[in-house]
Amino acid sequence: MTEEQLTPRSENFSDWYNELVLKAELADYSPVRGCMVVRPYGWSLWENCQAGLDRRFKETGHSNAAFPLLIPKSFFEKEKEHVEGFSPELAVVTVGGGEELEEPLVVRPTSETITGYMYSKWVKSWRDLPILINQWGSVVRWELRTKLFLRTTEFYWQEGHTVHATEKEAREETLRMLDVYADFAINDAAIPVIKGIKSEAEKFAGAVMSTTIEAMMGDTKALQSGTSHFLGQNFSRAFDIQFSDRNNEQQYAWTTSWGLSTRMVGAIIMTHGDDKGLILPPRLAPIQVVIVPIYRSETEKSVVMETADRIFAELKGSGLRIKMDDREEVTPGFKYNDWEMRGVPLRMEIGPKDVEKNSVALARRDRPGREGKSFVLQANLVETVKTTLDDIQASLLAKATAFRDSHISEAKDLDELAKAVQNGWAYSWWCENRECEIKIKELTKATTRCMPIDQPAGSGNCVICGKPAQRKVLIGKSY
RNA sequence: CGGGGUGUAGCGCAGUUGGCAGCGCACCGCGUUUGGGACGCGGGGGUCGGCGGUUCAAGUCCGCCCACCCCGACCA
Repeated sequence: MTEEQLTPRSENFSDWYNELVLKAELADYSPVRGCMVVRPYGWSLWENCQAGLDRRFKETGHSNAAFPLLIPKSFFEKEKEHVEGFSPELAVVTVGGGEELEEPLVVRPTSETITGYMYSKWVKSWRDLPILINQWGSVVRWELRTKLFLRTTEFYWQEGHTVHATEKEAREETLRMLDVYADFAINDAAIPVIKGIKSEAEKFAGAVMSTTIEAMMGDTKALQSGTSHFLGQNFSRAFDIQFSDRNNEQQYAWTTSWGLSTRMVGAIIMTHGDDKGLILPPRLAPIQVVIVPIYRSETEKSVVMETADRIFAELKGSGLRIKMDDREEVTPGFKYNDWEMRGVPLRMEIGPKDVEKNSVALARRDRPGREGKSFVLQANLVETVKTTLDDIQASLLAKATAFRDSHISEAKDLDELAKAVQNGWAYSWWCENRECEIKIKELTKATTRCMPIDQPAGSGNCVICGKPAQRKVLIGKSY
């Protein structure tokens, strides 16, 4: 039950976020440092994310499987950059069944090593390829600074691990899955994302190339919301994934991996939420429509409930995710605030006047107050509701896109860069040298987010050193 | 892992010079209410973050530890 107001976003975005996650009952802190408990409402939201992604994975030919949680520690020493990247954040099991283990086991921080090991067993011939496997699960990374959904020690995600006969195929797969993520983010989560390539410094430990979808949160910080990596032959050489090609010659395979986590739930909160609470995109909302019946006397109650029950059944039958809030112990006004906190896209009020006029009152979560309220006839209600939900979905995307675009500015020199980063993201030419990237961070505290895949024509001069640059980069403070 | 802050009922907080642990909301019961966070009456709930020390006496003083938050170094 929620009754208090949130810290306004403008006052302290971080407090607003933390309070909202708790009050909307999405998640709670666990007794273990850095871990979270995802509560039913939050998990339901994640399940809807899973459904949207899983459908797309299947459509692009992937199958789900499960690999073990525990991985021999020695596996992590086989790929040099992978070890260096992940060693500091590994949780290691050294005792099992009361006995010191001969070889310590790592709680997976990601599964490239175990899939690499298994794939080397499974791949013998070009006919065995491609392998297109996804896994839904959780991983553990010993994080120093945690935040619910955005960075926790254990987090839930999916990780795809694929093997291909050629570099071209593997690179195509990398970008295909990046497209899948972008499509999901934009169309289901109503989060506008920019597809791009990570700098050498920002890429995944062990990857040849990392791609990302970057989203701008309500405080203009960037959130890396999903990544797809081209791993080249790094892991196939480390784990000996070889096959005989059509000419009977031994070849190392080409692999990819891609992941999207419960961080997406954080992205949804921070992209759409307002001072009254969560605003969920209709396609992912656990509850799309909540009915609040209104009555005074028992007589009114029976009349109102008859209509409310009928409408509930009608909408539910049409496939909508709908909830009847028939609590007796709280007033309608309380319920309005309660469901607004929880971000339900559409509220339907049904009272004696509505029964009389064959109407209902609809209140859109994305438009506060009177502006979002309308009175519609009960006839064709399913269609009215579905149209309204579609409109809310589109409005959320449009609003987030406009916000993002108004907080990205071109920056040609350091002064402009500093200003741009104050206001959001900078979009600048960059020579792609590490020294300039380090300077960007030292001088602005912002980092390169990605080099967008959609690049303008031509070339320019690096925002830092002024030397010729082939690509533009997005720079911003990030989570 | 460094710097700062906060830990007292489910939540938000007060607690003076060391002297009976409180307030608001929430919760439970009964009644009246119900179109934007209802009201009355009655009630329950506490190792004061933990451990140790000083003291006749510690929420309060001292030491150590833990958790969480904010700011920095690393990351989905």
